[in-house]
Amino acid sequence: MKNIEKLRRVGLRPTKQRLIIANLLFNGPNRHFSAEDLQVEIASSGNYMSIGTVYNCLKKFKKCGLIKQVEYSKETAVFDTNTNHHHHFLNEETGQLIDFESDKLVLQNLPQIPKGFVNNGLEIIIKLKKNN
Amino acid sequence: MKNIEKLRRVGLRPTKQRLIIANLLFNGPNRHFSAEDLQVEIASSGNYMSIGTVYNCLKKFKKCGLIKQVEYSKETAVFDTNTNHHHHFLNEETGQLIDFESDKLVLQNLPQIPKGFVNNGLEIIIKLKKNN
DNA sequence: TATTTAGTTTAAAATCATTCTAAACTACTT
DNA sequence: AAGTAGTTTAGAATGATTTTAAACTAAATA
Repeated sequence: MKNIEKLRRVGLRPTKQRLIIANLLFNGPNRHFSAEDLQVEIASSGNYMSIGTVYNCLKKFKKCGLIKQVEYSKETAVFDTNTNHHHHFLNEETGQLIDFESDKLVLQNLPQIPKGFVNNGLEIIIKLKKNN
Repeated sequence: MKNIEKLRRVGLRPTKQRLIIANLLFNGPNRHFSAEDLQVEIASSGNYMSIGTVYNCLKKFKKCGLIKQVEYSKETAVFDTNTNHHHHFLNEETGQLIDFESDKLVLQNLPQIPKGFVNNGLEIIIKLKKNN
């Protein structure tokens, strides 16, 4: 599917800037990245975009379900092109994230959900440390 | 155990400010809080402390294992007096956290840890939504 | 196609949590 | 009692993100 279609399908105007970002994000394997990472990459691809636009675009992409935001990064917002349900390994030393799939995982004896609420998503993070 | 002992035992000088905070944090049930929450509470208890000192103190308490920092809050640092291994429910609407214990939980078919690393802690977050 | 309009991009300023600075202070040691 | 190493403080600095308001552009309308 062409990215211009992908944007229209979620109700976003396919502007020049959004297409530049969509082409970088959606034409390769899944990845984790920050707004600043992306701005640098945009520059390397021969384009320019203000950091405000990068943030605006990522916020819209997120709202429309084209990307997710990873929750475990206090300093910097980290986004993820993998929108399927999955979990993460986190190398705390470097901040590097690695996806792992949730489909084989078995969870038993989950706690009772507090009264008045429903489970709206369970996420696991496994912190990694170098061995030795 | 008196808080003055508690501080000495982890190698922290029991200053007036650290004792004020220790008395607020460690003489009641476990709780989640931000630096600003705590500063307000210090004020309500009839004391004053600069926000820098609150941050310094929490950082030291954390380093010495007296408190933990919760990882899922992008905007504001959230601390937790519960230093046992446990997991959290998160009300995404309000940011409210509720602990749940990890001892009864059963996890099977965990993914293989990436080569060169070891598991350094697994954390679960269950996001909650009001069931209208 | 020309015009309108509603949404988008931009640079720069603003915001906000957190950290830093360096001077004054204090707990502990001698 | 004096020294010193660690602590507290106000205020400045930092850095990620958001806001502002003016210029621009995609899509809708005439």
